[in-house]
Amino acid sequence: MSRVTIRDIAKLLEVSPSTVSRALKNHPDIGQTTKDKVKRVADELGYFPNNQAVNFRQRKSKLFGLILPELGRFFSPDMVRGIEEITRKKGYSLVIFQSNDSLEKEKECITLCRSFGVDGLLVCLTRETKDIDHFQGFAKNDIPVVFVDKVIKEAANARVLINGFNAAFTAVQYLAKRNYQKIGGVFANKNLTITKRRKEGFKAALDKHGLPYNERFCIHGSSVEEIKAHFLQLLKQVEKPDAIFIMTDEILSAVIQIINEEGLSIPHDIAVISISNGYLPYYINPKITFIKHSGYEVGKTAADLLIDLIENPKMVLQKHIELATYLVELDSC
Amino acid sequence: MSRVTIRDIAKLLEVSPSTVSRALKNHPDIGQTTKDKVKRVADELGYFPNNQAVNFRQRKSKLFGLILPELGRFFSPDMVRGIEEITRKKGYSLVIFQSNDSLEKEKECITLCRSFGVDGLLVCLTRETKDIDHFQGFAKNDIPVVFVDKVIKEAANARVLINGFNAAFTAVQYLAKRNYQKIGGVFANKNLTITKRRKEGFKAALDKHGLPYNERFCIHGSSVEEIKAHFLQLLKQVEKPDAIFIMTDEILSAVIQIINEEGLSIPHDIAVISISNGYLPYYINPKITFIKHSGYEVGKTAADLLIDLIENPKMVLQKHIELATYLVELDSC
DNA sequence: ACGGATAGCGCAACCCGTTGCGTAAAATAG
DNA sequence: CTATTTTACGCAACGGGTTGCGCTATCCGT
Repeated sequence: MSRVTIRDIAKLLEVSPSTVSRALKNHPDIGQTTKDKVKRVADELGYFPNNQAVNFRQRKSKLFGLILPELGRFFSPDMVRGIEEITRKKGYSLVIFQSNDSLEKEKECITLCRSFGVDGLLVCLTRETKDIDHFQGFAKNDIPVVFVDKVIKEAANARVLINGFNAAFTAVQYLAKRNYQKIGGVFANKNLTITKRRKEGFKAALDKHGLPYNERFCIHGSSVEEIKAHFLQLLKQVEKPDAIFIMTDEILSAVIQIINEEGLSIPHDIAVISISNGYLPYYINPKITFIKHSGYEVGKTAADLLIDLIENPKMVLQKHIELATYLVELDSC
Repeated sequence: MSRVTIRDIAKLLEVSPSTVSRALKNHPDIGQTTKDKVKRVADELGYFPNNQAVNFRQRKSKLFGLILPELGRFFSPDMVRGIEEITRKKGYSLVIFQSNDSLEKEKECITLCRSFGVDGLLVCLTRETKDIDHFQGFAKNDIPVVFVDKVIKEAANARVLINGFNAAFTAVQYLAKRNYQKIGGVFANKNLTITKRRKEGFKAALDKHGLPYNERFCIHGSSVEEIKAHFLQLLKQVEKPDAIFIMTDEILSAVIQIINEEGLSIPHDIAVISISNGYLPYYINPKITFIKHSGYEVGKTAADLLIDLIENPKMVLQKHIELATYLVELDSC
C-alpha cells in the first residue's frame, strides 16, 4: 500500500487538497467543522506529511552536513553529541561524512552536501586542506559554513574552536610553577594551525617563567606510530625532560603506552600534563592532570552559531569563537 | 543568485528540458552535437542536479537513518565509522539520531526518519525498549530495518551483533585455565539481552571448569556511578574474587578507576579480563587482556546487510549475524 | 434593501528532474 | 521515388504539499 497523501484525504471528504493542507495547519481561513473532519480522517488513514515534498517545495532540507576527518575516540564523539543535541532541538538533522583526512574526499563530501541541499555545513578540516576555495559554492548560495576545531588561520569564515594558546600556556605555566625545569612537549603535525597555536602558548609560558625552549625536548608526529617512535627516542636521550606537555588525548594515549612499556613512573621519572577532553586522564594511573577542553561545548557552540547564521542572514559571517579551557589538577605532576 | 536548473540550460540552448536531462545522462536518443553543447553549458553555468527533486520524484532519499542511544567513546565511534564507510561506498549517506536511551526519544527519531523518507534504518535500541512495535511503520512500507548490537531477543528482524555468549565464555575459560578460583563479573543492566547473553557465557564457562557461580561476586549496574559503587562494595567484602570478568569497555573504565583508587595491583591483587573494542586495554598499566570485538566490523556488516535487504527485497528479512571475537592476551591475568 | 466586509473554500501554479509517448525530419530500403 | 525505419527531439504529466489570488455565500450595518 502506497502512502496516504493530502489528496487522498481531499477526495474522501470531497474538498480540495489546499483545504486539507490548510486545515491540517490550523489556517484561519478554514472553518472549525472542516478542520475537525480533516484531522479525524487524517488520523484514521495514518497520514503524515511527506517532508521530502515540503522541503523540495521550500527549497530547504532541514539537514546539516557535518564533515570530519574521522570519528575519533576522544574529542569528536562528544562534539558530535553536542552538535546533534542542538540541531535536533532546532528541528534540523545531521548528515555525517568522513573525509579520512583527504582533501579529495573532503571535496567529495562537499559535493554530496550540495546535492542533498543541506541548509548549513559544519566542517572539521583535513590536515591536507590548505585553503577553503572549495567551500565557495556554499557562500554563493548563502549556505552558511562553520569551521570547527581544525581550522585555517587565514580564512575569514565563522569558526569555533578552543583557545589552544591559553590551554597550552596554562599547562606549561603549571609545570613551571611546580619547578619543573626541563619541560618538553609532544605535538601533532607541525603545519597544522591547531599545533602552531598550542606551541606558541607552550613557548610563551616557558618564556614568561624564564625557562629555555629546548627544541630537542619537543617532538612532532602525524600518526600514533610516529609519535610513539619519536617519544621513545626522546626518552633514550642522555638529557631527558623532567616534564612533558601533551597536546591532545590521541597523543596522550600513545605517550602513556610508551611510558608504561618503559616502566617509567609518573610523576617521579617524568611528569605529564595534557590537553584533554577529560576521560582518558582518569583511566591512567596516576590520573593525569589536564587542561579541560570540551568537545561537547565546541559542538554545541558551533551548532548554535550555524543556526544563528541561518536565522539572521545579515549577521557577520566571520564570527570567531574561542572557547575557554580550565585546569583539572590530578596526580601526574 | 538562485541555483542553475535544467530549464536554465534549456532556455539558453533553445531546446527542451527533457533534451537537457537526457543529454546529461548520455541517453542514446540525443545527438552527439546536442550532448556536447548541453554539457559545455552545464559546466559553464556550474550546474549540478538537485537531488531533492530527483529523490522526491523517485521516492528515494539515498539516506540511511542511524538511531543510537548515544555516541559513546568506545564501541559506537568505530561502529559509525564502519557504517559510514559502507553506506558511502554504495551511494548512501547517514543521518544520525541519538535516543538518549529513552524510548520516547527513540520514537521521535523514528518519526523523523520517516519524515525524511530514509531508505533504510540501522538501530541500536535503548535500554527501555521492550518491543519493536514502533518499527512496524517501516515494515509496512518495505523499508528495511537492521538492529545492531543492542537488540531484542524475541524480535524476528535482521540484526547484527557480536556473539556475546562466546566472548564471555572464552574470557572466563581463560581465567579458569590460569587457575583463578574465585571469578567474579561486572555486568550492565540485568534486563538487557546483551547482558543476559554474556552472563550465560560466563556461567557456562564456570560450569564447564567445575567452578562455582557465586552470586556475590557478580555485580550489575546501569550507570558508571552504580558500577563504581557496587564494585567498591565488592572489594570491601571479606571474601573477594581473585579475578573479574568485565562485560564492556565502559564498565572496564569504571572498574579501573576504583582499582587504581584503592591502590590494588593487577593481576596480583585482582586479575582482570574484559570484552573490549581494543583501545582502552592498552592505556591501562598493566595492559588488560581482552576479548576483541570490533565495532568497526559490526558497523560494516550491518550496513552491508541493510544494503542487501534493499537490493534484494525477497531476501529473508530475519537474517541474524553474530560476529566472532578473539582473545588478545596481555598482562592483566 | 443595498453595499461592503468577511468567512470559507477552490484553482492552478510552483518546486525540478524524469520519462512515456508522440512526431517531424532525415536516413535507408525497396 | 515512394515506403518504412531510424534519429532526434518536444510535450506534458508526475511526485505531494504549499500559497497567492479569486470567487461565492453569508453577515452586518445603515
